Amino acid sequence: MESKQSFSTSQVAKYCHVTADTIRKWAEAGRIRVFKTPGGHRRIRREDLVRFLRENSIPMHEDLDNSGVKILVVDDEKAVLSVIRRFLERATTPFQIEVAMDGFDAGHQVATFRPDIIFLDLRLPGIDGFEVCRRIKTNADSSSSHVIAMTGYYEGDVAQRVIELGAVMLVQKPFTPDDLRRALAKVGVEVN
Amino acid sequence: MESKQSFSTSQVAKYCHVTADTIRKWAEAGRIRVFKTPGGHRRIRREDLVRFLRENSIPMHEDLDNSGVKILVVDDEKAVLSVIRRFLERATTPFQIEVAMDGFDAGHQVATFRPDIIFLDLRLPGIDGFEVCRRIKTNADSSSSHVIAMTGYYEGDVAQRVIELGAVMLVQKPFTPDDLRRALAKVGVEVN
DNA sequence: GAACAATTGGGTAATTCGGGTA
DNA sequence: GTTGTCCGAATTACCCAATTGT
Repeated sequence: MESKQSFSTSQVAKYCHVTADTIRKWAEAGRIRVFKTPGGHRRIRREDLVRFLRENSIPMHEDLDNSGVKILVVDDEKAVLSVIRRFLERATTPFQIEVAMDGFDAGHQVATFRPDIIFLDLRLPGIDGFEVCRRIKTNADSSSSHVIAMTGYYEGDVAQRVIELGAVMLVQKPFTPDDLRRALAKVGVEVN
Repeated sequence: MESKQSFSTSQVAKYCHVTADTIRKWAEAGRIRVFKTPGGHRRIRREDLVRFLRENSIPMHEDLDNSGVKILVVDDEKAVLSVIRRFLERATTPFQIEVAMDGFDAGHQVATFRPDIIFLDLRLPGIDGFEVCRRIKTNADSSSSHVIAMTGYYEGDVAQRVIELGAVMLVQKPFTPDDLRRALAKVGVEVN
């Protein structure tokens, strides 16, 4: 059973804590994406509303996204996954976690799972991590995902390069729970 | 998997993000083209619905988009792409073609482009073509795609293995237009 | 023919629009 | 500069018993 997939201005207004007229103005100003019925009434797709709320740090109502923070780990080491998973299980924030062990899987998961946060190993066989990062941040459908790059060994300007491509930061493996805490704090996820 | 040719008011209502009553009013006002069953129930032809959505800039659901056979080529050789493209341009069937040059791209395209036919090179750097084939045919969202495997050199049981994993057939590179014709004929696309 | 969901028509209520202003 | 409010007009949603589709 699918729930509603589009909303009128007044429904969106409730989620945004403003009046319907203000949603109208936002639409006119191009701040939120809408389309119109032939009669001129505006409709906002669920997906566009969710992105709008996220981009503007407006608290998400459960009706729209009750699934918690979605996290994708792109790495072929199971150890990395279990460290991250164990760490998250102590968090108060609900979350969903998925893994991709190769490039095909990573591309597939980014498109279908639409993670909020992506832990991306830069040195996976057959994957150019920098290029993958660039594509995630370039593609409009995934650009709002936060990329946390991971690398196994130190190399001069890796951190700088990957941040220029849109990653939030680079964490060095092996990482401690505190490294994870700091990384997640940067994207707004607090773990106690 | 033939899809519907015409829709009732409430089905159209979903695509338009309004209620069935509104579709009724639109039909009465002549805004959308309909015909009636002998008993008076309205029916909207797929073609008329698609045009209506287009004219009113209402987002198109992919169930409706019938703009030809969708073909994805997974290969890093541009030559392969251009051979296939040139061949298809002689076909009467309309088509759309996309390319993926690595695993990430392939996974992403399979999920978002949802191709009808996938030409899959089995020996791409960093991709296990057999495994990719298996996943495409295993995943419910992509299992209806027809996979045509490609390989650059002959090896004993490659054809048999990949067909067991769900591929329609294996074509040997370099291939002739006739090889392509035979492969496409196997998945119901006729090229004159 | 019987069951059951969907659709119809016609009427009314609620929402949304645009533009202008506080 | 942003948001809330007001207006008449247009659009869309809701309701009913009767008919049609499957």
